[in-house]
Amino acid sequence: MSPEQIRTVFMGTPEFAVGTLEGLIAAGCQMVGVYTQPDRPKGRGKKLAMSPVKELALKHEIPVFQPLKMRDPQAIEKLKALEPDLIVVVAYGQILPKAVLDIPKFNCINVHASLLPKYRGAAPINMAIVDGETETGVTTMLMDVGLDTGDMLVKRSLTIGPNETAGELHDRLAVLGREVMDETLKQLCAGTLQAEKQDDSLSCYASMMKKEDGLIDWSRSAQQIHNQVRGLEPWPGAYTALEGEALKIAATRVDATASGDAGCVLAADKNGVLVACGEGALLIGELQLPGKKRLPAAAFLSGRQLPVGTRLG
RNA sequence: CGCGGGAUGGAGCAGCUUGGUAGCUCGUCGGGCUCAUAACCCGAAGGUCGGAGGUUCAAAUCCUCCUCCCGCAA
Repeated sequence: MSPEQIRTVFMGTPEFAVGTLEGLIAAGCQMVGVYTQPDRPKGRGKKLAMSPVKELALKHEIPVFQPLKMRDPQAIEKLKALEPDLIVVVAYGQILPKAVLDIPKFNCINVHASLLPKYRGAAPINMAIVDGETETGVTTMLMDVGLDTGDMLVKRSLTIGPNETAGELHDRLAVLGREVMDETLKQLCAGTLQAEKQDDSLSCYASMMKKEDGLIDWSRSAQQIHNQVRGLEPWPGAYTALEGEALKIAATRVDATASGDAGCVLAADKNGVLVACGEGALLIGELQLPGKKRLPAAAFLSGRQLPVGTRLG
């Protein structure tokens, strides 16, 4: 069997899903439809914006569907009418009911940005870094009614750098995701695809990131805070308080040798702002005040002093 | 029409409320000190105050419009 014979529906929304869709198109799949979240008011000015996946689909003249709820019987009928053999789902943003999962004869295959069964759920990339993991990856699976609980197909891993941010890792995993889906498709066509059950006892969940997850508790260790900062970069971002204002911080490094009163500035110069943590200290390379641009420490300090002893948080 | 902040020598900021010779920290350049330096001392250059109108004897400062940037919110 060749990809050209597979009537394929793609479901995805954000940038992360774009590469995988490109891969399916490049592989020659017969793309009969792309599902993505409805256009929503976005950004400053609340202008209506289409998803990255929709933009790509339009460019390739693939029919786009944007049902509000995939549970809606009408939406399901429409999908059935496309007679898909395979549905590939990447960060679509909606839970698919069983009635949808049962439609394609080759099942619904999901590309998930973690080494399942670890980090099921919405924010696997962020959580892996926040937890200080040194390895993560991408897994494809046969979807079932559970949240990322389906049988695993193809899995590939990569090493997380000690200072890597979620944004950087996201981009690398998006590339890897495309590769893993390519491989999955190849095996599907060759008939060699094998499904492996997830060991539920090893599973954990990464729920959606919230703004509040960025609030820094300086009594934690420098390494923990460092993981939090890079795990939430670029969104939602980690922040603390400076004289009543929110202060976003980024580009941190751990200094295990320094120590002091948690939350107090130990030094502030062109190298960065060194802040004492519960254990060790954190060197902050970039800071940003509300309404201001994000600045390297040296530039920030030119316009705003941070005397030794200043308390953050 | 979602709410809000901002645009001032190369960088980051102050000055605007109460119009009237443009200031701070840093960088740059020259000189000095020093074994030496990203340190210290002395000196210098560099701005039509985002753009266009308006009010005024006089606008960075007040009014109107425009462009661009950012925070919140999603």
